[in-house]
Amino acid sequence: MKTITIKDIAKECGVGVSTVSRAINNHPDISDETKERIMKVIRENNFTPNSTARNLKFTQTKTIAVLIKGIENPFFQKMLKVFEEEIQNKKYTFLLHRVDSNQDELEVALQLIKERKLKGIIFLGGCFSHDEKRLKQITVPFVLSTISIFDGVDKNIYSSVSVDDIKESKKAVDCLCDYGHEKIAILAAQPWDTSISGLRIEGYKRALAERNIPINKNLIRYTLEEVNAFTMENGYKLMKELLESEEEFTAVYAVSDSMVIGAGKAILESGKKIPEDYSIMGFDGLDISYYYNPSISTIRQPVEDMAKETSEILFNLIENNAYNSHKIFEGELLVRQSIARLNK
Amino acid sequence: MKTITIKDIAKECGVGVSTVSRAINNHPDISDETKERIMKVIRENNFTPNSTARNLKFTQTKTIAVLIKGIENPFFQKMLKVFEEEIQNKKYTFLLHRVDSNQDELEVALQLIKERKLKGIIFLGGCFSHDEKRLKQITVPFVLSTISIFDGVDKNIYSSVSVDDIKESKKAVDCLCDYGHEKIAILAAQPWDTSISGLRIEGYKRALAERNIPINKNLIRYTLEEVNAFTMENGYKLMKELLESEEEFTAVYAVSDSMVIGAGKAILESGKKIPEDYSIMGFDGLDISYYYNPSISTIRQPVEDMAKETSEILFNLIENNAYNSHKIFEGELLVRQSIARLNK
DNA sequence: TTGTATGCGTTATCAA
DNA sequence: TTGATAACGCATACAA
Repeated sequence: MKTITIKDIAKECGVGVSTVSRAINNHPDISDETKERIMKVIRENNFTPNSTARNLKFTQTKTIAVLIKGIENPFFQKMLKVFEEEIQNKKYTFLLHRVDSNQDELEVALQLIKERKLKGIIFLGGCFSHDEKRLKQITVPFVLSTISIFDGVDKNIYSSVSVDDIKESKKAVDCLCDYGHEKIAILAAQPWDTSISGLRIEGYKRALAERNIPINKNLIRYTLEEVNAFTMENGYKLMKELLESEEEFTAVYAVSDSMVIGAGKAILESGKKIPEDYSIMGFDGLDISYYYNPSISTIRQPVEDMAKETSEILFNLIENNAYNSHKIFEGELLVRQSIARLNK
Repeated sequence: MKTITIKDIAKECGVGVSTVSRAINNHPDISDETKERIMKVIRENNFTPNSTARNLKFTQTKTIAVLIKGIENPFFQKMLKVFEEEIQNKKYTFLLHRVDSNQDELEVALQLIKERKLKGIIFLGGCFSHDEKRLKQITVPFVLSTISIFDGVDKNIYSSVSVDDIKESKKAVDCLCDYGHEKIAILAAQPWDTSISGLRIEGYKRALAERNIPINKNLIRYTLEEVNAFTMENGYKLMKELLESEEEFTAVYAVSDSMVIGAGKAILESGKKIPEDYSIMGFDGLDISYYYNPSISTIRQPVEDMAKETSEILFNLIENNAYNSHKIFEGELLVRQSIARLNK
């Protein structure tokens, strides 16, 4: 089956190729009559312009890449859905690209920009700690979504959408403290993760510091190297170790809902109860945190809104030449069954 | 910043463009010496060939599309990850395309094939009930993954990877029956879903029939139109209705783990216990089914293997011109805490 | 082994 | 309002 081209259409209509092109692209310089005639033939022949050739002309392709680290993280799922929708709606091509946890997302991005002539990039997940110089290499608009970045980097060279991880994290720990807990364990990612995990630990520390609760290093449980941190499995393992360590604690806070669900399993398996023996608190606000038994207290991030904002900012950057902007969303503390007041 | 092309490299090396092209593509007709020289310049200039132009030459692009209905279904997540990996490994481009539940996936596929000159397609999810004629319109290799299709369609025109939904479903219900349950409710998708949901209902019916347990239509709970069937939320709603209907039952089987988790929530909220008051059983074998409390009995589908097989079949079709093939995987019944023996 | 010229399917420029 | 023609960046047949 020979693929049908714009030339064939032109021949069939007895017009030049440029006229056909004009018809397709709604150019003004064409009479309604010929346009109608051409469109009819196009429909009849079921012709679709070859987007590859198109893109070659445009030098820039209308594609937006989502670079995602930790594609298995359910937290990203809803966001992905929104991105896909928005990008499809805008008639752009959606390019999903997974980047390995040990890969440098900037390298990948640079490569992709050149190879695919991207219009924009959304970075999702990963520990984003690149300096200004490297960030500047990225020549197309990009948005860091739900990624916090260090201060010290010029805010004008990138856009971001996130929650204030330190603040929200402090909220979570504050809540536990308000319930009377002082010996609070925290399940975190690797020590070198200064992004999400690091910031949330910082929030944890600040909450405790504010109440003059000394920080017990043994209660800060880091994930081992090479392990996928934000998973139920990892939460389960970390919790198991903690329980076996015989370090005393009354509450567990994990830097993600997935982790805390794993942790919950470990607790229940050990014969202890939630929240009677241990209170648990997560972060993210996945649907499952509500459906879990007991339902899990957490900080809900407004993912859909955040994803929408992300693509909005990106399209503003791309189409309206807007300035880089930063949107911080408010998290919502959801107090549910998983925490109990501590009677001393 | 002018984008650098193969021409620039050629000029810089003092050779012709074709020589550069040969160097890039590992052609035999080139001396190692010049090749080295060219590659060096390429590295220095940080040059990447424009894949758009490349694709235009090839007429066919090396891209594989994954058409997915119900992208929010966590069941697909692990598969997506595998696909993305495999496709990236094979140096193909991975094109993820969501299709709305009311969209016709074949239409979308046809469109995409022409527009993007696809090499192959993976269909994921959705109710696949197209007839032979329409299936034949798809001119590139494709694999239906975890989608069951009617008999009556010529097996030679498509490939598929799945479990035997009827058989596995029967396994699940058999298990409940073995535990003494007879009044077993089933939470299903819409009545018109003759694919996954329909087949699993069939398995349910066969299990009951084999034991001469009459089928109570009131215990078959269908999802309302327009609702996303395979979600926790939907399972929750369906279960709530069932509980309020005062229809008697002792066990609930849902056609997906997500649904059964929602159902579990509804049960617990009503003050009943699992498995003391109601036994519950899911399907899919999501990680969460293990971590849930109580852990949920389910039929585990070997998703990773299935995804790998899917891409293997597809690449065989594409690269080795293999015949269409069909792989049926065995599900694994996981009996966990969520079911109890019924003492009459 | 290398270089030149042509074409892939479009869009854009220019002249008609 | 149209049509011929030159790009876009690359690969390749063919000539050298």
